Amino acid sequence: MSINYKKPSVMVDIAIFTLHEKTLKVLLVKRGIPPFQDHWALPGGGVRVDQEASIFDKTLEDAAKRELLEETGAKTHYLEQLRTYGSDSRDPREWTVSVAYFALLPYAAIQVQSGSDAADARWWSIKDNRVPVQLAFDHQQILHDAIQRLQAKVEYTAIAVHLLPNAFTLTELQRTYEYLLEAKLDKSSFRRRVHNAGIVKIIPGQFREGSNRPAQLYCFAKKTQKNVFFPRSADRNLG
Amino acid sequence: MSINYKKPSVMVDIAIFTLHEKTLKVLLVKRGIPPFQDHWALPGGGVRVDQEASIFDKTLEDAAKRELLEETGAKTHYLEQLRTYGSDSRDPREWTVSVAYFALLPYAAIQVQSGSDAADARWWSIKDNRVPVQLAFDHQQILHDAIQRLQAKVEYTAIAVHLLPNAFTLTELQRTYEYLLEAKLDKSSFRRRVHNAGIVKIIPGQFREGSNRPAQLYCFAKKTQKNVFFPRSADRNLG
DNA sequence: GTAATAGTGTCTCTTAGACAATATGCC
DNA sequence: GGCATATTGTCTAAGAGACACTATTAC
Repeated sequence: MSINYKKPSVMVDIAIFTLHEKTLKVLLVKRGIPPFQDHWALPGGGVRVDQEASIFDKTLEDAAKRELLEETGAKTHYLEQLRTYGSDSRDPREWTVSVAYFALLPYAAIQVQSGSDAADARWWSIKDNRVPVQLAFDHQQILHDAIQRLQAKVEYTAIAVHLLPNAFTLTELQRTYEYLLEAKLDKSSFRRRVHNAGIVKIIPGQFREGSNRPAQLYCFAKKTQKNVFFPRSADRNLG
Repeated sequence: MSINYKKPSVMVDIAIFTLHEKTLKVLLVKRGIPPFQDHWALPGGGVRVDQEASIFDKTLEDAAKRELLEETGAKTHYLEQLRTYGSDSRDPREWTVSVAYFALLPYAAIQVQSGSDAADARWWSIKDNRVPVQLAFDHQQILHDAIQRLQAKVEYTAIAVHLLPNAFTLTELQRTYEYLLEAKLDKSSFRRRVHNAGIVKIIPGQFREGSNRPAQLYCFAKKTQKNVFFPRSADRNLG
């Protein structure tokens, strides 16, 4: 090991997801410089390890949070390391390592920042586990892995609440799970499990009003026992 | 992003596990050079990205496989990326990134290789999710995370078979699960679930003999549907 | 026969799915 | 009242836990 060998470049890339208009969306930026100029890519950049420089990341997670803030103007809601990609061929220039993260944000929290080194930035809808453009580098692969991870975690954790606004109804939460799992869930069972898992709290006296019976508003109950949602994996009623 | 910024060093470290004498063990090497000289550490080393050099890794996983082979003399049985650790403080010399992997091997497959850059190498028993020495760098943390991942995966996958020899009895498999989960499992339920999950295959006509009824030998049935073991998470009978 | 471990059958209990029934707002 | 959605209750079915039972070897 060490210090004097030739080094790879190290990037941090983030798949930032939100839910808007009943659709899962991911934030992509258009690259302003080669390679892959004018291709869309996950937001990201090099880890800044020079203590003397104006931008300095103490940890990988700091680098990810910095990118997230730069792109969305939002403080971190949910951020998780996905996995690390590294090879001699993923960047035509040289051996690179990309530490990929994925983030979940409520749509309302975000103000997409154009500018910086990205020529453009916008939300792309996800359909069939992908985005309808060719992405730079191996970012289609990273995005695919991120979606897989999200869906896997939706199965057994309360992770989906991070896509919703602070206050939501149980029906809205159920619709979110149904959408992400691509399955219809039974109303009664869903509510039973949500309550048993203790992942949400009633906001006393707050209701969503409409032309019908008002719905109780709930908020995320932070730190339940391990955030486990389903004591059994959900026997889903596919199709 | 790029190419001309100061770069961190990139290492690959591996937590190599096996099961021997009914104990989970991890392979550690004693460091022959500073920093942390004479401390025990996870096997690992720098990723070799110089195409001209005698050792060249095309991917991160190649680097992990190379380390695994160097330390154990065994070809890869089970290898999975754990997570990536990176900060300015985990190595006193500089900003480093360590891509951590974890590997499972049957004890018999391994021939521990002393020498190379490690002064010494040996198995350490794991007790209370740790090893009874101070480790170099943040390796105690990495080891802890690896054990957590292993235990989490034992809950719902067939991963534990990779710790056993090619042929094993269902009782041996059950004892392994009981040991890793720190729980007593019911024989009947366990066998039912193993059979339903289709994770093992009978080896026709092969039995483990003893001073009692011989036990059918089984082998791992590669590639079951997603390798999921427990349709429900095991309601364990703790204590 | 006994001892010891392998392997099976059956009953119960939990919990998710199905779906009916009730509640509460607006018009 | 009628409509729409929220919320609850009840029955059923799948699967795990408990535990007793049978099977097969060595002695």
